[in-house]
Amino acid sequence: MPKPSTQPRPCTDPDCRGQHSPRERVALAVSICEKRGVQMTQLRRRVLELLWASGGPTSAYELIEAVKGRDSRPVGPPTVYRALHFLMEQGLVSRIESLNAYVPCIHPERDHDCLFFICSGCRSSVELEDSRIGGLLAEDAAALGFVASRRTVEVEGMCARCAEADAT
Amino acid sequence: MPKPSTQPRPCTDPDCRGQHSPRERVALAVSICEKRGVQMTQLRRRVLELLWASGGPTSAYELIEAVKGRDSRPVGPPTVYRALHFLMEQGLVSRIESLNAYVPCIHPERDHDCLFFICSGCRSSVELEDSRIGGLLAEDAAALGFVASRRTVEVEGMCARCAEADAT
DNA sequence: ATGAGAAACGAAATGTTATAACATTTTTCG
DNA sequence: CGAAAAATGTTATAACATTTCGTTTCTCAT
Repeated sequence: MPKPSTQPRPCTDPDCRGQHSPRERVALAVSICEKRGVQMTQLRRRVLELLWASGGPTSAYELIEAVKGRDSRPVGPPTVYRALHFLMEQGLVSRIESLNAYVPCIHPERDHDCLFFICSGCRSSVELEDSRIGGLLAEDAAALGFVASRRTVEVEGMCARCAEADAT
Repeated sequence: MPKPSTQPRPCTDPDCRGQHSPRERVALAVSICEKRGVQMTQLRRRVLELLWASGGPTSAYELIEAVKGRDSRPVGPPTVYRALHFLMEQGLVSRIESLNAYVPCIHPERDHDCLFFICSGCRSSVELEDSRIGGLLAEDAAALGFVASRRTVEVEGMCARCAEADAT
């Protein structure tokens, strides 16, 4: 499974305050955890750093290997899965269901209606916010009397770059 | 993992022509395949019947067991996965990504913008159509130059029934 | 009808993703 | 400090899915 080297995308949020480098992203996550009184431990931070460094959706087992390699530290699957669960709880990481893979969240400081556009060509993903979709889903849920807790919205296809390359 | 015994839901499509029993659903699927010149084999039909009979999202391995039990026929995972891939290609079955499970499609005859409401309480799912969401996703995709091929929209939470039971 | 090619299926092994269960270490806080 | 809670380590296994290759069945032009 080749991994493309896509850097974090330009922020699509007009109110974005410019924390764009991986280092800044992680620093922001740390400060969020402090504010919330939860522990951003070494391991959790390592996993988040690796996700930001990875540049694309990353599988849990790739993360396991990466943590091992970097720290020559013993890590089993549960160790990394626990870190991922924590990071997801805190809204710092999202799971892409259709890839069984994980990505760092662009805007952990806000509650997000995230949707992902996933390219089959280069395995990259783009995170977008579109509150209108959340609104419609809430409306449909209400019509069913359904109490929603988590939304998964993923679109698979070809990114502009790959679609063009494909057409050539 | 206990499986609730939910029967197929009332159809939400105003133009629905009333094929509502599992037998009719399968018959419709067969006629669709004939029309398209693709083969609805015994095995594929068996799998589809089992999905309709199941009443809820069903894992591939549950289907494997079910095919074995019913026909006392040897089936390995690839056999059932192939049937599922075929049925998905034909739009007769959908995969629910967040459950790693499969459900039969309510409206295989139409192109669908399906969304699923998945109850954490009783593991049931409800399929809905909402073309507005497809529209918004198409709009967002266009803005990115993204060529979409498949959409996954899943909402997890509690169905009306389970939410009420929970509140009690 | 029949034989070549395509499509589907059977079977074994293996790959990938995720959790259970329990022991140990680290952190927190009175 | 010392007890309780939180986090992590370790082993094993569960759950989900695919690869590979050989065989059977179906389709369709001749």
